[in-house]
Amino acid sequence: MEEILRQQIEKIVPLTDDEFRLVLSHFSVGNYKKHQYIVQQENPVPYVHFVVKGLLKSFYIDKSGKSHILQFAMEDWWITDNQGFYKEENATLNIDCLEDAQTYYITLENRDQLCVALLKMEFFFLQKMTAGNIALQNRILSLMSKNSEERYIQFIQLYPDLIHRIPKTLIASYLGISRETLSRLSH
Amino acid sequence: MEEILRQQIEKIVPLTDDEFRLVLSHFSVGNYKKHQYIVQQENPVPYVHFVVKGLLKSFYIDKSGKSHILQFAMEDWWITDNQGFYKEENATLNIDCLEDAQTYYITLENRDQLCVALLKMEFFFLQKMTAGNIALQNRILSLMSKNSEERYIQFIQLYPDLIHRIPKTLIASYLGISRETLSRLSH
DNA sequence: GATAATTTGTGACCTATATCACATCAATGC
DNA sequence: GCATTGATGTGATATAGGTCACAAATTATC
Repeated sequence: MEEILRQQIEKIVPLTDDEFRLVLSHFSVGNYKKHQYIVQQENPVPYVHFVVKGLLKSFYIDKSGKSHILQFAMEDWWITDNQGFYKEENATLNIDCLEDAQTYYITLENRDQLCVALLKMEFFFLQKMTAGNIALQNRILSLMSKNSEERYIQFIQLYPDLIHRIPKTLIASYLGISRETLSRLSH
Repeated sequence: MEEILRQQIEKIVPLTDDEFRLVLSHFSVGNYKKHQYIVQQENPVPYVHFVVKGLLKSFYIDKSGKSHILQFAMEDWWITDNQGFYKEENATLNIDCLEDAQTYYITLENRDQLCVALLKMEFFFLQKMTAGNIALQNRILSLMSKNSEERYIQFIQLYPDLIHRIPKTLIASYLGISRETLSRLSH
């Protein structure tokens, strides 16, 4: 499982065995069961998680009680409530497991220490954050310029693996459309 | 004008005079006129711009020819086409000036060199990118969970300064609604 | 300061998508 | 293996917001 994390980092910065041991020593391993919450609205957000097994989602519950999915995260993805984690505030999002999951997680303090101890890790996190920004901007443009069907088609193209692991109801919630509308599209 | 850039950086990392001179030496100054484009769809994106004067917007033109505003940038804001700039691809966005503008701009190469020469600048860029991520995620949740009126009210709260500098037509385009709908709301 | 261009408001009408309500079917837990 | 819970499809209806069209008001530009 460590290998998944190592490969993820080495896609951006090469590491010696010693360096990777140093990296790893800043993380902990967590095992979670389907339906388990790892972040809850109104509670602190102590960790960023790197998923090595399973599938999670982060979602926001609006004041009318409707749930909106911000992100899915499967193997090789990072997930947290960014606002809660980086600003050290209570969560506005929830994160729970759609499948049994295993993650490598790290605190903000450990992440900062790791960056000091191994400078290239700061570069790694910057690259990851940049890629995240680009993806988020594209999602905004997609929400503004595409209709339901176009967004659904785009989702299938971007995340073909997810289609078979996630109920349509949740894909609808990610795309910002009702499950009925998605049902009427998908054929 | 340099002072605006210095203060922006020093909100996150303190700088000596020498360090700031080093920072500054990696930037160039650009002056642009109202209606001038600084990034154009299908063209390279050589710079990130830090705005010291004036007002710009970045926008996407969809296949039906409709324009969608991704970002405004006034004094003390950064703007570029992230995808084009960081991936060194041609732009998918346009950026033009809503008012005469002045920016400090930097190439990707110079940014990377600057980070090597002055490590704290990498930390600065990481913090900025993180803050950007949080803002983008909130915008996505806003698009998914709020109606037109709520989004408009939120915009006024977030950017009270912009309301008086930007025509409603453009605010509508930023909020993802038609100008007619915004007109009917705003009173 | 006159002319052109842009912005704004508003009516009439249209449409994509939401909502509500059931029925069926599949998965999951004990 | 049965009972509960969740997923999916589909009809009927409602509605927020889009589109088109025009006029008035405001702002740029030479």
